[in-house]
Amino acid sequence: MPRTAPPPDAADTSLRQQVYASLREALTMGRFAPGQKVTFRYVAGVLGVSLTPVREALRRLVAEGAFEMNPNRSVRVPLMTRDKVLELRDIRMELEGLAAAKAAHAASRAQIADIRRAAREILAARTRGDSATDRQKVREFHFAVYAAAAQPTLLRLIEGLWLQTGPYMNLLYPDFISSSRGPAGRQRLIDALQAGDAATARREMENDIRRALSYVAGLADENGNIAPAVPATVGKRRRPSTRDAAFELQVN
Amino acid sequence: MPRTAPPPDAADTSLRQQVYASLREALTMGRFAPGQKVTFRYVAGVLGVSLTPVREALRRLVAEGAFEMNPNRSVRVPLMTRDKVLELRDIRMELEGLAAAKAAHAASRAQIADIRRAAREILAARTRGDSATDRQKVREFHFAVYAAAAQPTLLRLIEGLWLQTGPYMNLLYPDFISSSRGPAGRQRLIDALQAGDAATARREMENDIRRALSYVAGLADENGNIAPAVPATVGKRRRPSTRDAAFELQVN
DNA sequence: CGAGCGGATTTGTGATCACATTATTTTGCC
DNA sequence: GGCAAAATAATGTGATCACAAATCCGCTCG
Repeated sequence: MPRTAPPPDAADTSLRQQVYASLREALTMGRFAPGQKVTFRYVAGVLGVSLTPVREALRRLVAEGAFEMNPNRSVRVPLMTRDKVLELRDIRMELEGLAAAKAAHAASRAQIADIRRAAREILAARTRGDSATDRQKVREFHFAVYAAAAQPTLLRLIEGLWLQTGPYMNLLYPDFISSSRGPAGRQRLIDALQAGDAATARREMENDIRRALSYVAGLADENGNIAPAVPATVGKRRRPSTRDAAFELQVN
Repeated sequence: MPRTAPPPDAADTSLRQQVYASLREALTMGRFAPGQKVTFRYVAGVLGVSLTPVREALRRLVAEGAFEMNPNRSVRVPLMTRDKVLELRDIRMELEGLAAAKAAHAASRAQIADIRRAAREILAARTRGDSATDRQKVREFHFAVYAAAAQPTLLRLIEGLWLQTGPYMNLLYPDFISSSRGPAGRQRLIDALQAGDAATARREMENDIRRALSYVAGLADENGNIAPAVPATVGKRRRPSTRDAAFELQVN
């Protein structure tokens, strides 16, 4: 309620946007357990806002597929299945491959430098065994490429897809990573971007996504379900209290 | 996966959903003039509901790119530019090409019959010179193919893209249509679906989209702007009254 | 005449309330 | 003691109100 005067020229400072960003961040960081129920009043209580902005933020996330809503009425973090991973894999190969191809034509020198730096930081984190930073830098690397493509609608679509696969990307660590030949692929991608070789850039990006998500799909059990990235503490039937800190949010 | 036809939101009777559907329908049918300002209270007044469901529906449409919101605060129907059309063209070629390829592997006999019927109805409408029905049937044809692909996330993404290009598809009539070799392409697509030839199905779908949207992009003026599908009655500066019937909406 | 200024109106945002529906717990009967 | 039915709590939905920022409009001054 007490809302100090917002900075004149800042970005979107609405509570709705802040709630949206908080939930998105929590999802990306895996602070929600897949299958976890999320109530409007709970989020509103944790963030200290009323139901109104929470409703709008959650509704949007449901529309984007980041949460799902049962016909009765409860918002949940979606559970992942092999079929969903394979569908997302194929879509992401198309769109992120397209973005890489566009980036090969449009990337500036400074943007390629950003991409190269991110690639170095991935290696640095990986040699330290720091998989949290590793994951973060992999994300930065990819989005540095997509930013260079300069296609706003395409970028928005890709962000939505990452929001759905993101929480399960933890599953790639550490087994998959250790067996990965990632560095060579990323180097070929960077070389292709610099040379303006769109076909190679696309192919390298597609291969990267195919390998990662095919691996995740292979983790499904006999029913096609995939275990959560961070196994939820669902031992028995814990009654979630209002202060259940399944995720930490702040509106800053 | 036995994924026949699960109605995801079939039984959603909420006002929010009805407002969303109404606005979506109005956009698809070109009842909004590109650039037109749309206020929450106006929509609420026309539909006879309060601001709450209107806000959530419009917010979602803004997130999907069907409307756009200025940093100040006014919701508008986006204006189309050559760059946007070309971006949408390339994205749609990827995603709808992918859907056609998937459909070639998954389409049932009944689904192919639906697709074939839609193709016949396009020709029937076209020989009658009935471009309204023509457009509707083209849409049905495409979405019959995408439904056969049985990829729910992919379908949702494609629907969002059609929402952005849809209002401008009127521009294809009648000049583009009369010079089109559409029937042959659709027939080859159907043959490929029946034969399970994914590569050909994809190629035919890509060609269809490339030709249509390249044509629309070519209609841009020297500034890259593309005229609205239905030229708005913006002679001078008409002050929109509360009952201004720029679009007709009803909540069922 | 035209540009700047100030008040009035418009408009999106967030909070709060009321309500219907669903979920959960308690009660009552055999 | 087990199970169904009633009572209670939880939860999403929609309407309404208050408010601040943005827009609009008429006025005055140069």
